[in-house]
Amino acid sequence: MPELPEVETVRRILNKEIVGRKIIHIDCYYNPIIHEDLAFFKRTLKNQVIQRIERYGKYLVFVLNDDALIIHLRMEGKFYIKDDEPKSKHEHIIFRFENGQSLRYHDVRKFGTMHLKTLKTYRDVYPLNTLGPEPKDAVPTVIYQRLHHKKIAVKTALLDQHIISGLGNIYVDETLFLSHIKPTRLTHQLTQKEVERLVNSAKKVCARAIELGGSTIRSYTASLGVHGRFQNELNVHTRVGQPCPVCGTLIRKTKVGGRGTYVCPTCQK
DNA sequence: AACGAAACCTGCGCGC
DNA sequence: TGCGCGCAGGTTTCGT
Repeated sequence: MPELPEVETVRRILNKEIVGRKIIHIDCYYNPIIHEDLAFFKRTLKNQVIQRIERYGKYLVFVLNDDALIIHLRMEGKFYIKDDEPKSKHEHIIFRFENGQSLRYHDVRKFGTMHLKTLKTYRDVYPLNTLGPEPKDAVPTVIYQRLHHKKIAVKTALLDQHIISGLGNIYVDETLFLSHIKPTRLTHQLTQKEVERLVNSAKKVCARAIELGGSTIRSYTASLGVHGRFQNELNVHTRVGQPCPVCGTLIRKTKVGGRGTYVCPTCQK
């Protein structure tokens, strides 16, 4: 479920629901999600209070008393807040709070990751120090420079979190559509104007998607914060065979950089 | 430097 | 009903 708008939606809900909670116990049923040694992880987090939740690109950060827990949901990571109930099949990590509630990390494919860093350094070390600016902070001339020195499909570049962070397969397709640029165009031959269109479109798409609580296209299971409505406003993504909302040409599905890619062959040049 | 494929996992829908 | 394949909102790694 997670691109920037979905992660931001989760962040806002967690910020309301679990700030001020003290972690008194952690259960882990699948170790590889946690980057650190499990005993160290549990010992470090125990008795810390959640101060606030931040987000950088697609990463969530639980800011605690002394440390920061940096979480990536990858494809299917979700959070649930529950009372004292037995663990369900795909819950892999349970943070238990003083008030009897617990935060459950649920992930069918087990791709998610958690890194523990100190408060002093977490922004300056892996993984957060590798991220490019997110769309709202991106400066078109800077992005232009980065793209100009590369020769890859523009879709691949927009998916690269080191260049610009937060966009995934849905929002890249929508950004390219709004920019009238086809996904296979090579980065080194994009003009300044086109890159400006890309950055502005990405900002617009993300802002609107956040307003609507993100998109829910595949996993329609009720989860924390994810009953988004932006899927109703998608122009191309998932719309194969349907008419382009601008020109009526049928939307095509192709493959770019190994990813399913939706495009209007008339609007995007 | 750039590309594709594979890796990490599970579940679903499809054709046979 | 069962099996095999391809697909899925992500990222890293490895070979060419």
